[in-house]
Amino acid sequence: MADDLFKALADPTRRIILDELTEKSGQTLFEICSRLSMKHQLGISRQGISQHLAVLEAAGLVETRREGRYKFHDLNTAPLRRIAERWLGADAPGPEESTP
Amino acid sequence: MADDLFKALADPTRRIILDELTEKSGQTLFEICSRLSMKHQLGISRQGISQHLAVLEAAGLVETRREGRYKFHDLNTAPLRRIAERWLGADAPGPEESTP
DNA sequence: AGCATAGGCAACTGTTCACTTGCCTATCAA
DNA sequence: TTGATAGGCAAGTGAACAGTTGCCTATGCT
Repeated sequence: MADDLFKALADPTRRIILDELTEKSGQTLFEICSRLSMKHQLGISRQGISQHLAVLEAAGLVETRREGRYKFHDLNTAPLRRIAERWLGADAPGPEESTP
Repeated sequence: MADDLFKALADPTRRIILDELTEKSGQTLFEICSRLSMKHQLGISRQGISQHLAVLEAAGLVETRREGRYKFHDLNTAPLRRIAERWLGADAPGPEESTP
């Protein structure tokens, strides 16, 4: 479970994908492809990126929704907060309810 | 640079080593070896663990100091804070200077 | 000195992983 | 229906990685 998360983060291409989804959420596969090739000069095939997205989704870092023939990819930062919690103590960042 | 960090975190054995160093800082190689074998039933050779520690040190997660024939390993959580900063925004935890 | 302890270096092995290529399915527009 | 767009499945390849084994150095104790 945590294994999927850390292995997903281990690849530099996947981290760039997370960067792109941070900048603009809800991108399709082809949109991500062209961004990686344009902005980052990554010569990677569409299937390669598709596999990366699958890994990110298995790690819970990316969630997808289908609409017609499009599949949109959204970032989910929740698993990232747990990393900080593990070794930095309980003072991890996050959307903590404001104590009323 | 960030690559070393994430690759260091990608291995479950190394994450357990970080756990052990969180619990007790300043352990020697043999101390870590016996802990992994006792508490976690990890049948790993001493050299295997030594190599893991080298990876963690290259990532900046572990710092070492020699005293006589002993080499003590200390945890450094600073690199971990940067992970949170990258995708969670600037609201990462850490020893930020209080703006005066 | 002699021996045990603590650690390091280097080559070898099996597995995992990133990436490609080739083909297939599904949705939409003409 | 035909064609184009968006995506998926599966096998194969080369490189990176975890782990082992064998030997070597250095410090400390008696």
